[in-house]
This record gives sequence, C-alpha cells and structure tokens, in this order.
Amino acid sequence: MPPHVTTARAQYRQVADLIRAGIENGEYPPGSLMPPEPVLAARYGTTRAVVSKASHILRGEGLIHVIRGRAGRGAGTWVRPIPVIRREAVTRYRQEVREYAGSRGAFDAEIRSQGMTPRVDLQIARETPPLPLHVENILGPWPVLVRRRMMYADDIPVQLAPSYIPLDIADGTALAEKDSGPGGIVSRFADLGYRQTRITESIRLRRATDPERAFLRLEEDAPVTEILHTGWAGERPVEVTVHSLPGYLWLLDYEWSLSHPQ
Amino acid sequence: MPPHVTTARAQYRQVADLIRAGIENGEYPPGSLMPPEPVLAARYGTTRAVVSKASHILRGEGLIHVIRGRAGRGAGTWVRPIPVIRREAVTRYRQEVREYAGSRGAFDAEIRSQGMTPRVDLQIARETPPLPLHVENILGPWPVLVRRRMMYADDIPVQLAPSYIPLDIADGTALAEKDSGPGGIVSRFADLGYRQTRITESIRLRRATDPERAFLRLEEDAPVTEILHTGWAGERPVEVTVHSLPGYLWLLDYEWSLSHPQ
DNA sequence: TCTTATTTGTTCGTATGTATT
DNA sequence: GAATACATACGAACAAATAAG
Repeated sequence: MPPHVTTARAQYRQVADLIRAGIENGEYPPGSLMPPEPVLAARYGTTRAVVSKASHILRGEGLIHVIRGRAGRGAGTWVRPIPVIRREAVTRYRQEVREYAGSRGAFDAEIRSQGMTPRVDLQIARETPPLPLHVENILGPWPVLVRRRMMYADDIPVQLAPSYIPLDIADGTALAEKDSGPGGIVSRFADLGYRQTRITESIRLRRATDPERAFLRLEEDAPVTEILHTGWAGERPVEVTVHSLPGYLWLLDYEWSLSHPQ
Repeated sequence: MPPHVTTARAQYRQVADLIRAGIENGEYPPGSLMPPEPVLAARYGTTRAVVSKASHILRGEGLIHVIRGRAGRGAGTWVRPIPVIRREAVTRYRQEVREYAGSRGAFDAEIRSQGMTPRVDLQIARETPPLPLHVENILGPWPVLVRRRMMYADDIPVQLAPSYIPLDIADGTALAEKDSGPGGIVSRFADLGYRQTRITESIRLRRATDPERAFLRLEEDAPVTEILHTGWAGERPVEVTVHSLPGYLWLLDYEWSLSHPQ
C-alpha cells in the first residue's frame, strides 16, 4: 500500500488487530515465540516500521513481551502465557478461604482455585522513615517491618506486594518469620491481639516503576493497577500492603451487603 | 543529536517526561492548549517525529487530548482539565450519602463533595436480547429497561454508566422515569419491594470501544476501567450497571468489615 | 573468549493525507 | 480556498542486546 493511501483505520492498528486476533484464536498460542518483525511484515504485506508500532500497542496491553536480541531461549517476542486472574477481595479474608487446602494465605488459595501453581518469594526487612509516601500517610513516620512478597502463577510473575507493619507490633513475633503459618499473617495478627476488623482498599491505575517493570515483565506503556490495602484493628492501622498488578492481567471482585435503611 | 547516538533513555520518552513534568508543575496548566508539535520540537531541541511519539505516550495516559486541525476553539492539543476523581464504592450506597445536599444519587454527591459540578444526561429505552454478553450472563435473555447515564464533572465527560433492569420489575414504575427522585434508583427499588441487600462489583481494565472513546474523549491507547456492578434483592439480580471510566482518571475506594472467626 | 548473526530500538528525512480554522 | 497542524507511511542507518558457534 503506498504511503499516501489511508484507509479508515491506520495500517498499524489493523496489524495490531490481526495479531491480537491471532493470539485469541490460537495462531500465536500463549507462551509461544512470535515470528520476527520482518517476517510479520511480509506476512501482513507491510513494513517493519508498521509491525513495530503494532507491537508497541500490544505490549501496552500486556499481550506480548519483547526481549531484544537474536531469538532463542530468552530473547524474542513472547505471547503472554497465562489468562486473566481473578482476585476476590472480600472472601479472600475469610478464614476458610485463606486456609483452603492448606494454603498459606489468600494468594495461594486464589491461584490454586484457578488451576495454577502459586509461588511466593518473601524478603523480610526493617525500614525507617521516610517510607513510601502513601504508606507514611497511613502509618505515620515510624519504623516498620516490611514483608516483600514476589508472587508467581505457574512461575510467571504476577504480583508485587510489600506489606508494611509497625515495628512495635511485629518485632520479635511470628509476623517477622518467613513462614506465616496457616491462614497467613491475618491469622497471626489475631494471635497477637490485633484482630483486623476493617479493611480499606484504594485502587488506582498508574505507570509502572522500573523495579515493577523488571519483575512483572511489563513494557513501559503497560499500566499497573495499584491496590493500597489497609488492615485496621479497631481505630489503628496495623498493616498497609501495596499490591502492584499488571493492569490488564487481573479481575478484581468486591462484594458487600447493604444495611437498612434505604 | 545524530540518529545513531543513543543515551540511556530514548529521546521521545525523555520528552514525554519533560512534558508530563510541565503539566504537573503548571507550565502546561489543566485545561490549557499546548503549543503545536513543531514549537515543542524546537523547545526541546528535537524533531517533530520525536514530539509526536511523546504525544502518543501522554495520550495513552489520558493526560492530553488531541483534536486535529488548525489550533483554535476546538482543535489542538489540550491538557486534561480535571484532577483524579474518587469513587467511594461502599459508602455511596448509604442513604445519607445518596441524598447529600439533595443529590440525585451517588454520583451527584460524589462530584459535589469534591468541589465540582456534576451533570448527568439520561436516556431511557427498552431493549430485547441479545444484551451485552456480561449483562445477559447475569440477568438472562430477557427484555430490560436501560437507563443510559452520561456523566460529567464541570461539563467534562467522566463516566458512562448504562443500567439494565428486568422489564418486569421496571416497566411502568418510577424506575422508568427520568427523575429518579431523592436517593436515586436504589431508593426506588426499595419502594417497589426490591430492596437491594447485596452488591457485587467486578473491575477490569480493557480497551475502549468507539462510543466510549468518542464520549470520554479518550485516545485509542488509553485504557478504560470497567466496573460491572450488580445489585441483588435476595437471590435475584435486579440491576446490572456497566460503568466505564477513563482508567487513569479515577480512584476507587472500597471498605468492609471482617467478621469472626479469624 | 571472541566473533558473527539475528532481532528489536531509535532516529532522521521525506512525502503525502486528513481535519479544522 | 488557503493555512495550519497532526497522522501515517516508507526507507535507511546505526545502536544495543542476545544467541550461536
């Protein structure tokens, strides 16, 4: 097509549409390696520049992930290997869910119930102010214990979730241990006399930070969903967790009852 | 800079960063008209191609909106005029919130409490199957009354929210009226004996449809947050609303209590 | 370890189309 | 109709990262 001929929809968007359809219909299956851009250009009758723009669109949608270099073990353009993951925000804090089939907390239960294999890497550290702004706004400028969780489904990174706990609550307790035991740390808070009675979550979309992009294998234009989660024991915030999720990868479910009067 | 000299970060990303900073620090204030691409290219010492790529990035983030043509009344590159809007998912269904200062439902109250002026255009229609897939999955293949709300803050379109109500509930009642009265339609459901006792919401990120892009003034690469909201009267779903929000524009708040045992 | 091949990233220059004032 | 401004496309060149031998 000569450069000056413009149809209703731009070529690069049409190519993106075709590749997206190919991903959905099995031509480019989940987890597979895509052909190189020059091959795709020939296949769709266009130039590498157009395919490259299409590629960038699909990356922003989290459908593909590109590692530069000669295609092989690591490098190449990869189709996202797993489907959308559902997060049940309310029921996940019920004891029977958190302990489902011996799970260590809500995430384990969540991934297993969807037929995938969960894995969580955990780093524990102490941190002093300044804390991340959103966290300090809630917990105040005091030392905290941080439980940094790096979470995988079928060995694919799907979530980052650092939890911040006031050090005067956590220090020297089971909350500072790697194995949080049956039911996860929510159960440990209860053991310590800080039974969480109320949860607040604040959801927003934002650009990914560099560490998030590296861990979640996101491209620069792919948005991240941030869930700012606070667990309250009475009037006191005892836990703040900042969940970072690839925006297009997750489905978030909420459920609540209405009380009268209406 | 010659084409083969590459610094750590691509020029077009650096330019996007500079413009984004300019928007945040008041150089390009909310609601203002940006200079044309050739002017920006000169200002940042680069070419129009680079500025154009930067522009596309910022559009994907919903920070600017471009209307092609000679700059003037309508055309040009505009900085998004309003800040992030907060949606309180749980408290918004309490009667005192819905009726705040005489508000007609939750959205009115929400926008007013944030110092902006709400406006809602409403179209009411009857529809027969096939309904949108997600809606039919919940309500079944039956005729519905649709209340299509088009919502503005300070006359800027900020949300689309069609509500689907089974026709056997809504027909000939206040639910089919334009003015939903004090407290909005949730109060009208209660009047009709369908007191909503439970709410479920399912949140996902997706590409915008053409009508959404047109109404919300979104660019093709800007994601939309969809909230699939269902109101239940006992075991029966009596209302499904599909909220479409510009992804980066909204902050969604949830809150709930934990019951024992933990 | 070093060299070569492959693949995507970035930029430039140019040309033309399309939309609005 | 003229002027302005963004949209798209092509082609070329070189950079940078990874793979293969």
